[in-house]
Amino acid sequence: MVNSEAETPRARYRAQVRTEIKQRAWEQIASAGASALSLNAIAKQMGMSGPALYRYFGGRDELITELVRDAYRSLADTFRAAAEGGADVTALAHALRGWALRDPQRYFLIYGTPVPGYQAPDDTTAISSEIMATLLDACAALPLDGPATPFDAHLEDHRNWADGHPAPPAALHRALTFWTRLHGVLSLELAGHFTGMGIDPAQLFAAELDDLTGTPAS
Amino acid sequence: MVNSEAETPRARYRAQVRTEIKQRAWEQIASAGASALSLNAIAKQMGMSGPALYRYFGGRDELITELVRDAYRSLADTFRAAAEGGADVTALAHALRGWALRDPQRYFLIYGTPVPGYQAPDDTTAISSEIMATLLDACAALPLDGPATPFDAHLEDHRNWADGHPAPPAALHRALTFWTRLHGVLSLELAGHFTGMGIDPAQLFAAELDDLTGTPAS
DNA sequence: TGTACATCAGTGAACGCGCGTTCACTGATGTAC
DNA sequence: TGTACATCAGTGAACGCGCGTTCACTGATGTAC
Repeated sequence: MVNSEAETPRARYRAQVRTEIKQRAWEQIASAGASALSLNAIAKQMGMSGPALYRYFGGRDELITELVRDAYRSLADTFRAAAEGGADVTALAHALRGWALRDPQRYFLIYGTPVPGYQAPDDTTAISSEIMATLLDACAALPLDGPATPFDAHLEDHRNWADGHPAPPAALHRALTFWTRLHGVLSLELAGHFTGMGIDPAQLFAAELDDLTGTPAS
Repeated sequence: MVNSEAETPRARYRAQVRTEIKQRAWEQIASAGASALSLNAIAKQMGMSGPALYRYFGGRDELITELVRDAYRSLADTFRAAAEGGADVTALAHALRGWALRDPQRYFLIYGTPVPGYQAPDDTTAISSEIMATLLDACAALPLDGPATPFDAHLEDHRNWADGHPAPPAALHRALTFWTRLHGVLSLELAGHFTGMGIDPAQLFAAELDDLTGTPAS
């Protein structure tokens, strides 16, 4: 038995095919939505027969689950990269928007319409809190003014989601509003709800971001 | 020819069956998502054969289109009702949240993941601006402080979406942020992204609303 | 009131399709001595 | 280096399913004289 830990040619090939399958899956999702994802169609596109894919994935559900996982991972990595060299909420905001615009259907796979039956794999919650941790770091570094609100008190009681992060309640609050406000603009933008009006979503996004960071408007 | 304008028993029956079909469609959407909507399944549920539904709808697409239209109409009516007797943003906000929580999948049919190919029927944009008009009325009645932002200037240039509404740019801005911020909380809440954390979405929603109306936090 | 006709709801069979998934099998690639 | 064996990628046929949609038809309901 050679190459027990190193990558054997077979493992190499295997990983390659798995990657291509996922890539085709993303293309298919991008062009027709996640509900239209079909194993047979992917196989045909790759010049293989349908059952061949079962060498690489347990089935359709397993493939989707892995795509969801990859999407979370991708966002977490993007966030982490943006936070390198100083935790800056502005950088995080632009990273988030860029990530979302780069592949709207990937965004929607995580933050879009939930399928009533399906629930995300367990480890995605871990990645979620990794993302939140990055965001909290950036919010803790922000000058936090204003009086404490009733919601801050509620956050003080339910700060377990922050996973031991030492940020004060005001920072938790800021992180949450950062999250919901930017998602508000993004989800409406990506769903095309601004195209009817002549409004530039980028400017609306920027305005919301300015409001969050307390940038003087001028 | 009797009953040319009044409702004949046949028309009455017809409307009744149409209503039941749509009702079943909503139940199906609620339990398995919009992509799982099936004409045959609806027919079976009603004790009819599949082709019978073609007496009432041109096909699956036409049915979905009508559901989308109804969803818009329903929100517009809810909004209008909430605005009766004084245009109050707080009332509108609670109406929006109540409407969304009452049937999440109906919410997502409008504001959720867009299907790449599909585009909403034309008249929905008219209903959309009806909704926006109601919101603008309420925002115009709000005391608007704060300096003008660069985004306000952009809005001054692109105020055609407001459809001739005389509200000042600051009110347009307020209406948009009202819209995006509340949708931000709502869409994440309905998609279940707060269930992992112990946070109460209602309180977060209330906090965002307070911030929008300028309610002193105490 | 009765009869001839038109309208329309609903059926059942059929078409063609693509789906996910299983199974037994072939051939190539790698491993062990 | 050569031979025997094990592993594994991929095929092709098949299963059962449900889908949207069409078509010719039956039967009931309404309309006109």
